[in-house]
Amino acid sequence: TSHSQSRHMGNRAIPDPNCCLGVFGLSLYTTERVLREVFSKYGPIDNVSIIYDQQSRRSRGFAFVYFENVDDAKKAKECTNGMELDGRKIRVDFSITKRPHSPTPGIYMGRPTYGSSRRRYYYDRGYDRGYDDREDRDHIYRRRSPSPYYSRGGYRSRSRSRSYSPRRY
DNA sequence: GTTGAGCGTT
Repeated sequence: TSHSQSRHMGNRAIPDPNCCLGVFGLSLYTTERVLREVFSKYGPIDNVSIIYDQQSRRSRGFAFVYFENVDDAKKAKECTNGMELDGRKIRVDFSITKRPHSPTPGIYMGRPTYGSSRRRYYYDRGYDRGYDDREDRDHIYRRRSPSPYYSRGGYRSRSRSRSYSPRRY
């Protein structure tokens, strides 16, 4: 098929070989540096990125390694899958997704206010996410701007000047 | 060094 397998099979599909490797089961203490050191033995690396939790700032335990050539990626995958790194057996596979999701576009995701009555069913992110993402359309109708009053007057200095607490002199 | 499958929204 001309389409990627994973497009029709979701995340559990067998990923086709590509330049991007997903590395899973990482120790939380493994750095991108180490990953680059390990993987660059199989060919030139474009980039390495560990995925961090946004709140805790900790590693989520997986990363993506971008090779310049697929063949190197293949070799690397074979050689590094199951290898131990910082005390953890890592799993490495060809990545399903190719890139981080773009931040939610602020504009124009759904409901045209005017113009074409027929809109494309898929939102074009400008890259291949690698699998069917129609469910993401849910976000389309949830893009209401937050109420302007929500953060109005939220500065403490203000409410402090009108403090309820008694003066202490 | 919190006990873990996981495909990412700097």
